[in-house]
Amino acid sequence: MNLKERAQVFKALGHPARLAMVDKLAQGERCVCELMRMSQLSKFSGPTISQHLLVLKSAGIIADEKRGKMIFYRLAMPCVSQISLIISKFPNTYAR
Amino acid sequence: MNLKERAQVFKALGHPARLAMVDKLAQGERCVCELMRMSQLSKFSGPTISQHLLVLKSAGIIADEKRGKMIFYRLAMPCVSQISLIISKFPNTYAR
DNA sequence: TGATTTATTAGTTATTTAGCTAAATATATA
DNA sequence: TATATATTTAGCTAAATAACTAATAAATCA
Repeated sequence: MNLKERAQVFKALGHPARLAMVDKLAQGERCVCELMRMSQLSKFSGPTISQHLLVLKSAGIIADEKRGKMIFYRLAMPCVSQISLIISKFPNTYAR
Repeated sequence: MNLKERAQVFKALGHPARLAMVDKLAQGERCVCELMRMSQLSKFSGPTISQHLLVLKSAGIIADEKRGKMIFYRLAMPCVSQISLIISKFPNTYAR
């Protein structure tokens, strides 16, 4: 990925609600309604959640699939969960 | 780091100019004037560069030190260069 | 001291982002 | 077919961001 594409990925990760979504999707695919019930996200309206999902999708971080009346999202860029973990451990990234 | 702090780090990385700065600083400390001469950054004015450096510093990604009339910046969060590399290699992060 | 260099701060403006409510779409169920 | 459920799209507003120019600050040099 070039500089601009990488920046777009980081920009998409640069909001607590979106980062919480990515952390959740690292555990496996989830429908929108399930994401909306998360404590970090339940304070936002449906349209707001939907818009954040679109930002992540536009950056190529997640992908969606419709099954029945639900839409399921999953990580399309699994390395972002690795990255989120590395940052979460700072300043003890390499510590034990 | 908690969710909000992590999001701030990613947000700071979410601009091509700032990401280029971080990539450069991964090679070692640089003065502002040297950063300004980089091809990716030379199109921006001094104040704009200065403001971007402040965003990175506020997120804890870089630190500065004054020596003589120059100010030198360095990575204060070395794992961000690791992270930038991981993303740059996508979609072949684990390939070979 | 006065001029030059290096970098930041202040102030302004255009654009983007983030949130909301209301309306629309699509699927499933009664 | 009508209704309920799940999600998105449209349209709006307030706040944040990114860029610029002009002014300021601090260190060095003539």
